[in-house]
Amino acid sequence: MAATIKDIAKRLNISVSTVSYALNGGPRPVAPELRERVLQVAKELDYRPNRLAKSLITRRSHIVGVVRDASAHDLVTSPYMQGVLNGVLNAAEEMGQNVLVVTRLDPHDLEGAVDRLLEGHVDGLIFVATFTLTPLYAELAKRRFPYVVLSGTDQAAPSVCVDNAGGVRLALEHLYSLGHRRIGHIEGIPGHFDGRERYEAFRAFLRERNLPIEPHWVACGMFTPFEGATAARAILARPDRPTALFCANDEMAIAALGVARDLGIRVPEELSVVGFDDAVNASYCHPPLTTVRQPSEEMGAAALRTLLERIEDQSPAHLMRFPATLVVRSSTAPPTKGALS
Amino acid sequence: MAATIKDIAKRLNISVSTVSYALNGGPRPVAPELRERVLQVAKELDYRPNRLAKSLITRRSHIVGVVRDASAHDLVTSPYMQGVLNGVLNAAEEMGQNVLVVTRLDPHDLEGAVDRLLEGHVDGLIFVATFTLTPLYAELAKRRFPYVVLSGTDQAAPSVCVDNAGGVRLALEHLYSLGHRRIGHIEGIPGHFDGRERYEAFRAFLRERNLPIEPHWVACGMFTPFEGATAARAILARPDRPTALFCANDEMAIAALGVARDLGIRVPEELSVVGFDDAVNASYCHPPLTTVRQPSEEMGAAALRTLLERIEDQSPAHLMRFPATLVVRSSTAPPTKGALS
DNA sequence: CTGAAAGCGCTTACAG
DNA sequence: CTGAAAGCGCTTACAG
Repeated sequence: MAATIKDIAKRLNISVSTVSYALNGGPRPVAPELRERVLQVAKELDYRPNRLAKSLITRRSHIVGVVRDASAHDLVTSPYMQGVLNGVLNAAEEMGQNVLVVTRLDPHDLEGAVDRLLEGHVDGLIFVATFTLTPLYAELAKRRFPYVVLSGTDQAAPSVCVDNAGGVRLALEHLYSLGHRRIGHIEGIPGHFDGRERYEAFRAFLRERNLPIEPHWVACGMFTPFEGATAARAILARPDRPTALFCANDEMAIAALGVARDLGIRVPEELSVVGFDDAVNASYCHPPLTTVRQPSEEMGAAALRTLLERIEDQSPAHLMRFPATLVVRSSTAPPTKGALS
Repeated sequence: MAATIKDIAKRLNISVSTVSYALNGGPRPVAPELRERVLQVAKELDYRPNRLAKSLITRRSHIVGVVRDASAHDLVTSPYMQGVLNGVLNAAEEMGQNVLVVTRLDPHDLEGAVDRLLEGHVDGLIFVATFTLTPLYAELAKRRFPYVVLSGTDQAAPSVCVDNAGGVRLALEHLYSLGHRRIGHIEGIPGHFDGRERYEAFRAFLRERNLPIEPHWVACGMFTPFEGATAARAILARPDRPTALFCANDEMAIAALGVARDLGIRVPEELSVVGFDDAVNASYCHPPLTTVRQPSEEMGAAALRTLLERIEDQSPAHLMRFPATLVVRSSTAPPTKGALS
């Protein structure tokens, strides 16, 4: 059907090796005039290299996999995942790589998971915001299969994540310096690296400043708007509610804004809210959200580039921490006493 | 390095063909006892089939490509794309297919685009919400390469889209029956199928009801929150603004809600707003958005299944229109006179 | 039920 | 500078 190098060779009465070298422009020299003719015939025949055959020999498919585990029903619900994916995709295009998406990986079915991951022709994998998949990583490491962990860490592989502790500190310092002493927290997914680190940083800060850690000022919102709203209601419906709320991502923070409005709590006058991510929505919600920015696109791009290095030359495991920055908008202000309308 | 069927054959002193048939459980019968031993040795050697080699022979990679053109700087900014992608991924997993993502396709570089699309080992392609890529489609059709068009139509290929005309009619009937006669529109991307169809359906409805089509009540928001907000400001800042606004997607509608708030225009008392998509945000914004629901996940899944049929047996080109439904929430109400505070 | 062999479309030593 | 040949890891007619 489709033309192969054999067809070109036959047509020109030359060997396939010469065709191959001519087409690839090396590494063996080919008489320029001959090369021209090869290219000419290739075009005539609408020749298109079969990369499968090439990959079989070179052992490189130039496809990398992006992996999401089953904890996320959707691949890209969150703005954070959007940023990461865009970063990966951009970098991949730049580096001439293709991106294969593997989603809904079942972390409990180790063998099945390994099979699925290794069957996609991929040269390497990027795990994004998954539960800690240590046994799975171990299996891959045993086979010396290249992978990198994004928003997580692994002993055996390069890992990239944001400076959660620093980011949380920025957010809480901001609230503290505004005068807040009653600070609540809506937690992400406890089993996820970011959720855990942010939660722990929150507790560490309160302890450090000798602020009260009220159990009923902390609730788990699982990084989703729906559960975030439930968590916010649980915290804000109480008479002794906090004056400020730090949320582990923007989606939950925006949901909290909605809950506050429903409860007639004015933001920022009666309640300050801080998010995490700096999603697009954060500047479009009402009031515009003060949040901790994490460079998700850069992180995605870094993960891809690191993976490529890892594939090329087995570059060593290391951790890349990206700095977080505070973006102050209008959802935070000094607490006002007795404003509980 | 990794074990191959040769290694297994050698170890058992049998032929590779027998190993192959044993591993695949057919189509040639293999003595059950022998088969067991093959499987046993395969496990011992941590054998893993090289699907590249298999694909080379069977001419099926079981990878399908999802294509987005360069008009979208991000792959998955919109809730609509999230839905579609999730639908594709779900169906792909169900059908044992892998999904490769091709983004930022340059529609002006026809040859480059074709090269990129055909080089990813993919069995077929799904084009999602792209500009009309007729010449590109023609090239693929010429090569009998399977593809389907999502949110668009093509003569030569299966296409899936939503019933835009019906959906818009639902939205506008709703506004009309509430008493609105001054209706504006924030347009999507004019070069996109959905943007165009919704715009045309809007005009058709107004003509049909003999309503005024005021040029300054229509503005283009390009399906984005940012440009949507600009468009909303242009329309709403005028003294003779409309009493209702139909927006071609939810993101622009939510942006319009923000603009209305900034301008001190109360929704729905002084302005009714309707969106399109029924994104997650539509129920979390304020007020919750009345919108036209399109079943984006089902559409994505349908596109994948149709593509697979097309790959299998060259099933004929046809158009699948999915129904749209109206979801009434709180952003619409009868117009009230003289409420221009 | 099993083996020996051809072949998928390439790349790349080995010879000249 | 070029050709003839081996081989990547499989599948699948062709023989028995």
